[in-house]
Amino acid sequence: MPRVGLDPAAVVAAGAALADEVGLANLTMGLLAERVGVRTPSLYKHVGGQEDLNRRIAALALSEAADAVGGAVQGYAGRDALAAAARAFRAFVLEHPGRYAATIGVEPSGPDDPLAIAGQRLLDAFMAVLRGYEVPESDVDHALRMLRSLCHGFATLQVANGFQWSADIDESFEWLIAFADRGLRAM
Amino acid sequence: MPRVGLDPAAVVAAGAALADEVGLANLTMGLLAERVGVRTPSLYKHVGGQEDLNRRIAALALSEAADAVGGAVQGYAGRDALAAAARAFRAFVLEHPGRYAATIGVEPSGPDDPLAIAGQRLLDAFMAVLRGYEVPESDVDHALRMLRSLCHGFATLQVANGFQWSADIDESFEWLIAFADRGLRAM
DNA sequence: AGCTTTTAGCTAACAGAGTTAGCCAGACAA
DNA sequence: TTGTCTGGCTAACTCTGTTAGCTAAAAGCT
Repeated sequence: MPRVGLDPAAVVAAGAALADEVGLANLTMGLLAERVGVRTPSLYKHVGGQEDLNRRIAALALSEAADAVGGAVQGYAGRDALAAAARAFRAFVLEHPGRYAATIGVEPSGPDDPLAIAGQRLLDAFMAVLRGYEVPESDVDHALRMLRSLCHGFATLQVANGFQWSADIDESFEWLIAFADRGLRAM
Repeated sequence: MPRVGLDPAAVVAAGAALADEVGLANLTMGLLAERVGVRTPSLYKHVGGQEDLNRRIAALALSEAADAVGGAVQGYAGRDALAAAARAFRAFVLEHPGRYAATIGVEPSGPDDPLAIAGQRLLDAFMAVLRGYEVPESDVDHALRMLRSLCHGFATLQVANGFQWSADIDESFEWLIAFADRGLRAM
C-alpha cells in the first residue's frame, strides 16, 4: 500500500473543491475518497466523519471569504468600500457555492472554535465598511445585520437559481449596492 | 390490513409538519411513514420518492407563505404594507423552518408547475407592497429582488442561528424595515 | 347482492452511504 | 537493525431509499 501522504487540511481542501463542483448535497465520503486516491474508511484517519468534515469546510470557507472581502476593502472607504465588499462576497459565493453552503446551519462550539474565529473575521471585514459611514453607535449592529442579510440573501438566491425572470442579475446587484449606500449615507 | 386512507396531500402535509419539527435534514421516509401510521414502502403509493416529496413540500410552503404575506398586506399601503409583509414572511419562516428550507434550491419544471405558480403568488404579494411606493418602472425588478434578498437573508440567517452576539433580533428586523422604507420612499 | 377491477397497504429484498473494527506495511527514531 | 507509530487496507454492520410482487379492502358495475 503506497502511502498517499494525506493530512486533515488536504482532505478538507479536496472536500471543499469537490463540494463546489458537485454540490454540497452530492459530496459523499466515497466520492471524496476516490478524489484523494484512497479508500473510504481511510478518510476517518483525518476527519471525524461527515459532520466534522462539514464543519471544517465551513471554517475554511468563512476564512477564505473573510480574506476575500477584507482584501477587497483595503484602501477604500464609503461607497467604494461597500461596493468592493459586496462584490467580493458575492463573487466568492458564486465561485464556491458548495463550500459556502457548508457554512449554513453550522454553529460554533465555543469562542475559540476556528469556525467562530473565521466568522468573526468576516464580520469584521463588513464592520470596516460601516466605519466609512456615519452610522450611530447604537445602530451599528443593526446595519451590519442588514448588510449581511442583503449579501447572503442575494448570493444564496442567485446560486439556487431563485431569480426567475429576465432582468439582469448583475445590474440588480449594483442597484442593491447603490440602494444600501444611499440609505447608509442618509443616517 | 386496515386502510389508513392516505392521499398525496395528507402525506405532504405530514411531511411538512415533520420537517418543521425535526429539521428538513432529519426528515426521513421511515420517520414520515411512522408518523402517518404506515410502513415505509407504502409512502411510494402517494409520492414518487424523496425528491418528489421535497418538491411538494416546497410548493406547499410557498403557497402558504404567499397566503400569509398576501393576507397581511391587505388594506395597507406604503410603509405599513412593507412592515406587514416583512413581518408575515419572517414569522412564517420562523414557524415553519423545515418546509421553508425545502424551497431552497428546487427549480420549477415549467410555467405550470405548482411550484412556479406558488412562487409567483409570493412574488406578487411583495410586488403589491412596491405599488405603494413611487418606484420607477425600470427599477421595480431590482427593488423586488432587494426586498426578497433582505427578507430571505434575514430569516434564513436567524433560523440558522447565524446572528451571534447580543443585540435584539426583533429590533434589528424593525430597523431593517425602516431602512428599506426610507430607501424606497426616497426614490 | 354478487362479481370484477382497482389500489392502498404489506413483506421481502436490494443498493448505496456512513461508520467501526481490526489488520498490516511503510516511515521514522533509537 | 529493530521497534514503534500510523496511514492505509478489507470486512462487516447499520441505516436509508427504493423496487418487486402479493393481498385484501374499497369502489364500481350488472
